[in-house]
Order: sequence, then structure tokens, then C-alpha cells
Amino acid sequence: MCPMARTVSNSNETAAKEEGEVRNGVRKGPWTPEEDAILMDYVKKHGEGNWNSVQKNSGLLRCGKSCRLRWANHLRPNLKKGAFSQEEEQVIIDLHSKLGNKWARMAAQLPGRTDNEIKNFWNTRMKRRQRAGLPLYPPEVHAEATSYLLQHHRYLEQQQQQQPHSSSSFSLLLSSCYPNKLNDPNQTHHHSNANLLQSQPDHSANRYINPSQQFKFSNENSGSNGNFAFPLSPLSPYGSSSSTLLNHSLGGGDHGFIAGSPYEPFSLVQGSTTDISSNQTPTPASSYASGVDGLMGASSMVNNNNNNNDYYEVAPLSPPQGNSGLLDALVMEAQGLSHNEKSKSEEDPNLAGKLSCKRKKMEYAEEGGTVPAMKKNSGNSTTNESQRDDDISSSQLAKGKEQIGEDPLEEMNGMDDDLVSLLNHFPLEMPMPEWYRRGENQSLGLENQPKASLPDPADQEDAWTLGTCWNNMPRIC
DNA sequence: AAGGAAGCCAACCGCTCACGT
DNA sequence: CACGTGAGCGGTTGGCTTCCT
Repeated sequence: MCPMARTVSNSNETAAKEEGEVRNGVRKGPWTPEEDAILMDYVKKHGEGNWNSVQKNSGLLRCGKSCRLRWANHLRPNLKKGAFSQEEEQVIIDLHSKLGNKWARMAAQLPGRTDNEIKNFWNTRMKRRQRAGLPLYPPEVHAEATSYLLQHHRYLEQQQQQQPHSSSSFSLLLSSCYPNKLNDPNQTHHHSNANLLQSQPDHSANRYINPSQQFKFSNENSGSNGNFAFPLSPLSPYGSSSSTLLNHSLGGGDHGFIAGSPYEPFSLVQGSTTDISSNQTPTPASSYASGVDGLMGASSMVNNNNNNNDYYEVAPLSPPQGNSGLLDALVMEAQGLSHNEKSKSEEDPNLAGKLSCKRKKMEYAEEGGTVPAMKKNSGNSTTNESQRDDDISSSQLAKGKEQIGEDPLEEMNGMDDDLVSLLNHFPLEMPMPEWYRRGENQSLGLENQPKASLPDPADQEDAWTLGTCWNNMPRIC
């Protein structure tokens, strides 16, 4: 309603609004304290869920949807109110760079915050920055992606030398992207909602580490099961990363993300492994009541306390679906660069067809989260997979959980090719920012990372808020 | 002080998915 | 396998507040 309309609204209308509009026995509009009390009482007695029965059983003139929303956003315990802290903002920025507009998933990593809050925050912040002609993401996101990919390039080369036909290299690559338990021989590189930032979100730039450190392999990480993990940028394994670079370089998509990438690397898992989160499966209720603990627990970035090197165990991130494809976009970029190679493959119809088929498969997985051939199998071996993703936050998170293709190994082989292609053409001469070099000796830890080693947050803040380094970045939109 | 613009936030709406029958 | 229902998610809207002129 425009201000003028508001001005002329009469007292009757005002009174009606205060009482809320009742239509078909359902009230709409702002909740009253009385309604809140009824709902809280109801939840106390009956627990969460079954929202449609609230109206019947409590006499509340609200639809189930409205009740759920009111409870989730305002009444449930452990909700944080008030402005976002700087750390929280940093987390949101980074998560958005990875996930796009997945507010619920972002909320799952911000204890006490709701998706609605985050969404509102982002929308207002984005509007502001867009008006100011500033990019949405800090430049370190770009640099981080670069470094990250270079690391993996080296790693893949190493893997290929060791196991030229290994089908696991890609999944190992994936495993290297996300913290997980290193020492658990039963662990799986499944996709889950990685809590990459835990509650130490700050410093996207500052936590950057020397690639050589990130590739400091430990024996226990490269055990017989092939579960090999190397430390990674604490901020973002693949992701944080990504979106910015491609958002700006390639544009397109929701919030500048590249959508519908044919690559869905994080939908792939190595079949022989098991679920790391299986031993910490929160019930939906517990996840909810505890804020996001349960969700976060599924794949939290776990500092390996047995390892003094501050390694982080690696678990795959749940697939960023749709609009967070920094890596995807990088791949596309690389594809453009590797036109010659593509031409070669086109000369070979078999190879070209194989690639095309594979990409279509991946594309399908990206769009739908599943591949028809891998229909969910309830109550069997895939149950773990389902359970994991249920742990993450919602059913929708599970969209990309199934393994891709009937022959995941084959898929992964092909994926390796693509990634190698990408990495072979990734610009190596991209300069690393000063803070990156400063961070050479920094550990990987998030929680353990000494704050003293970080650049002055004020500097970061200045860079961000004042946009000092943003002028070199392409504009949004 | 008044009016308008912008910011912020709560709530709603439509869609999708999972699950049960 | 089809259908219905419940639940959750993301986008959008609307109203109140704050800021600016």
C-alpha cells in the first residue's frame, strides 16, 4: 500500500486490520499475543508438526501453514532476535556464494536464525549494494576459487599418475572439498549440507591458506580405503569461491549464478564408503529445537583433534542446486578455453557422444536432483543416503542425493576428464592477493585458527563496506 | 512539521516434494 | 502407479518505521 493510501485509511479499516481479516474461518494478518499464546500452548502439548490440526484442536483461526510459519519464525525457542552480527553476515555472504537463494539451508547453518530473516537481510543488502554499483561478493571469493581449483588440478594429476584409470579420483576430489572424519574407515563421501563455516564464519579472505599446506597429506588421510583428504580453504571448499568468479565473468542466472550446469560433481559419491553422519542423526524435532545443531552436525567441519596439523576432515557438500554453480561455471569457462580439445572429441563421434550423454545425465541431475535410473530405493542401501540428507534439513535437500547414473564410477571417470580439462585451462597467472600470501603459515582451522593471525576485521570491513577494492569488479546485473 | 522515499520485517502465496493410502 | 495430504521452501506483498528533503 502506498503511503498515501495508508494516510487515508479510515478508522474502520484500521480496526479491521488490528483484528485481522477473517476469511472462510481463517484469520490473516498480524498475529496477536493471544494467538501466539494459544499456538505456544498447543505446541507445548502436542509438539511440532501436524499443523493443520492446530485450528481444529485449539480453536485458533489460523491455517496450518500460518501456524507453522509463526512458530518457526517467532515462537520457537532459541531464536535469535535482532541484527545480524558481523560474523553472521559473513556466513551469509559466503553461504550465498555457494548456495544461492537457499535460505533454509543457510538458516540451517546459522543457529537461531530463520530463513525468512536471512532472506530479508540478503534482499535488502543486495538491493543496497546493487544500488551502490557494488558486487555482492568479496574478491577473495574469486581468488579462493582459483586457488582451490589449482590445488585440485595438482591433486588430480597426482592421482592420475598413480592410478591412471582410477574411478575414485573425482570422488576423492570431492572428498577433499569438504570436511569430514578422516580416520573413520567407514566414512562416506556423501553429500550433505556442509557446515563449512560452523560458527566461525568471519574472515573469508583471511583464512586463506597456502596451497602447499592445503595439500599437506597425511598418511592417515590416504589410507587403504582411498579416503584421502587434504586441508582446504576453511572458508569454502569449492564454493565460496565459485560463484563470484563466474557470476561476474560469465553472468547469468539467479543472482548471477550459472544455473543448470551440466556438471554436478557434488552429486557423486564414492559407492564404497559409508555415511559419516550416520552416527549423529538428529531427529527432525531435535534439529529444529536445537536450532540447527542437528543439521549442522551432519557434516560439520570437524577439526580433527587427533591431528595437530589442524586438518579438517572432508565431507562433500550437498549439491548446490541450480544457482550456485561457481565450479560449474568454471568448467564451462574452461570448456570454452579448451575448444581445441573439444574439437578433437567432436572428430571422434564416440567420444563426443559419450561426453554429450554424460553431460545430459549430469544436467538432468542438476535440474531434478536425481537421475531416473537411480530411483530412490526406500529402506535399503540408499536409506543411509536418504537419512543423511534428511539430517541436513529438509526433503528438498535430498534432491541431489542419489548417485548419478547407473554406473557412478563411469560417471566419475568422465567427470575427471572434464575437471582436468577445466583445470588444465584455468588461468594460472591469476595474482594472489596480499592477504593470501600473508596467510601462508596459517593453519586451516576455523575454530582453532588464531584470531591474531587474521587481518584486522576492520580492514575487511572497510574493504567491504567502502568498496575500495570493488571498483575493479564487474557490476552486478 | 509534513510528505515522500527507502528500509525493514512479518506474513502470505504458489509451488514442489515426500509420504501414506 | 495414481492420488491426496502435509510440510517445507522461495518469492512476493504489504504495512510499519525511519530517514531525508
